Amino acid sequence: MAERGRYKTRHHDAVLMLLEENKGKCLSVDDVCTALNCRGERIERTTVYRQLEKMTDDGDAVKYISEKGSSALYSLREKSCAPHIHLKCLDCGGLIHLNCSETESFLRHLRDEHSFTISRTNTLIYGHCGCSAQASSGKNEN
Amino acid sequence: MAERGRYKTRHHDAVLMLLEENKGKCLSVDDVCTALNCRGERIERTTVYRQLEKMTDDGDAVKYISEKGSSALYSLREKSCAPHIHLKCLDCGGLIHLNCSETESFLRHLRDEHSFTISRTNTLIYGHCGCSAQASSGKNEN
DNA sequence: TTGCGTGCAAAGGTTTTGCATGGCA
DNA sequence: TGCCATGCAAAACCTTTGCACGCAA
Repeated sequence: MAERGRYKTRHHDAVLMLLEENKGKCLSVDDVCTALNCRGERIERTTVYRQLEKMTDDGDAVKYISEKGSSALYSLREKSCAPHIHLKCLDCGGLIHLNCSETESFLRHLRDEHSFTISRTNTLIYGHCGCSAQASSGKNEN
Repeated sequence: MAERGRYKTRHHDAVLMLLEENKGKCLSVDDVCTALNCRGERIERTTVYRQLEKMTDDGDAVKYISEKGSSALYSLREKSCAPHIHLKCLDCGGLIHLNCSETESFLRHLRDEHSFTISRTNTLIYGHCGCSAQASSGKNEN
């Protein structure tokens, strides 16, 4: 929450608007760059990094811990709806919002029995959804 | 399982042995390099990367998807014990092995109700354990 | 006018790749 | 002998940092 002297600039608005248009999805820095430059914004990569970092600091965006090698993912922080965990498919890249009672009780269990509080804004759980990919997935799952 | 023509070399044994000595812990490429070079192995960083990749392919090691910016983590794949999810503390870095019935039923729920199969070998769930750190953690959890 | 935001260039850290050589089978 | 493993160097990739300038307040 480092909201000291924040100026409201064109680029800030542009990034925020893009996140709002993609509510429920995750965007990488590259996605943001490409999308904004496509619509004629001419925004620097560095600026996107800095804007997203600021927005994460201010609580307007959420940064997901992502697999190494690929880039970090950001999404709008939706204040109104209850916090939830996200599942990410390693095959199709799809993002699933987990918002059910079983999840809540599992989180409660972790907290009460394992003294562990999940960082819901940071955690992506990886696996495979029911998408097409069966061929590519059968490696070492156990 | 790309176990075509694998040669059993000194370096392969050294890396495997180190993982076995650190059963239950996660090691980075750097950890492996340092440890082995300390005991006079003189192993190249590149070789460690390649060995760990091979061992992951062959099912002897597990590579964890880790937070961006820090390095990837590997551990021995323990074949005998039941597969489990891992929790990682963002404060102290500690790793918790989750191996209880509640976890199992949560995973079953994800599979049955959400058609989602967790990659237990890849997923680290981030959060905060009951370690000392309270000051540093209160950012944007929600 | 003050100080944050931005573009540009460069550096930092992790991981991958190419190539010639060494070593296992 | 054939093929994989290794060392060394270099590149690729994502991200961060420094600095001068522009622009919001």
